[in-house]
Amino acid sequence: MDRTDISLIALRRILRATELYGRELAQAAGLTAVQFRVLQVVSERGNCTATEISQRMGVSQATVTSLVDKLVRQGMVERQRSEKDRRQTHIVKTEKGRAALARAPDALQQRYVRKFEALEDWEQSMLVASLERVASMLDAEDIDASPVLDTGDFTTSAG
Amino acid sequence: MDRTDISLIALRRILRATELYGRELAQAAGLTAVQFRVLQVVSERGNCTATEISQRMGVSQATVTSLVDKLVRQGMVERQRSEKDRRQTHIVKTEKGRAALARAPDALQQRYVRKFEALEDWEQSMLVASLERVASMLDAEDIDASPVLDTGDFTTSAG
DNA sequence: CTATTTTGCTTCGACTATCTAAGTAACATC
DNA sequence: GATGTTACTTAGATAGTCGAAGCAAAATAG
Repeated sequence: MDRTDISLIALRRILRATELYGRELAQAAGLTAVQFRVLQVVSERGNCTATEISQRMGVSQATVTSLVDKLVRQGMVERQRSEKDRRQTHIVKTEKGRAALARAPDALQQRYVRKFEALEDWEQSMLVASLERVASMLDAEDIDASPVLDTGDFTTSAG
Repeated sequence: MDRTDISLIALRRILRATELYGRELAQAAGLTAVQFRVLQVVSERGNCTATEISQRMGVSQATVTSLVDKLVRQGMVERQRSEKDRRQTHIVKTEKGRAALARAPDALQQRYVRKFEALEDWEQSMLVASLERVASMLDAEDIDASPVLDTGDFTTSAG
């Protein structure tokens, strides 16, 4: 097996680890993976609109509406009509939402961070360079990613 | 921003690129991402049982049954009762299933492979070492991954 | 060699996620 | 102030998912 295949296998392992992790993460918070991801996005932004969420997650506005409905019903977030542009709705996390995020055992990310930070300086540099290289090879340039390791639910393309 | 964050962002870009890619891939084959993943698993194994598929995909047997039902209805796979153990059902791809897989434009993987193979020897080595390192940091050791770059649908944990 | 347990799969019922299309309200423009 | 655009919601449809319950075949116990 050549190096290309080996690298693909390693990539796939990474994807799979994060996939399975995403599910556990959400379950522990009492949410589904996708709902949890919405909560994360809201939390990162502090305050964001449905459109922002839909763009970041790569789903339609309608889907965001339904996800936010569920989070509202569970008291995790609130809708607030924007004062500046009354078409917009700001989604903000509640105290309960904040707690759910805090409670989520981000075991995978923590393990990763711990191990990463234990590496030698040169190895950290190598990993950063390699990951960025791979990311650009996959042509993910546009992506406005944040340092939250979560699959964002690599989900079913139903509909 | 420190290197840990930078590496997490790069990872997230990688995840997101493959996620979006997985959807396109499946759509081009006229299937959903999850159905496509089942077809891939069947194809890799040549011939496999529902339990094997459910384990590899990390979903329940019930889910596999419903997915296989859909693929059977579309003529992509067939069920064959095992001779050795008549409880088991082997899922095998049909000619149509094989064609669907072949037709899928694995653009992302091809781009990756092309770029990877264009790299200098030392850089290939570095990437392989780094990816394997990251995979092991995420503790994905058990995973029996194959060199198919696809998210396997990082899906919704509903239910 | 029957009775019991385990295994492999399917069925059932319920829920989430997702989409498109259509609807409503607010802003923008001319 | 009519027309268009933007932001979001609603409605209706389909896919994916699970747990529990069912059924048939194999394995195990006595």
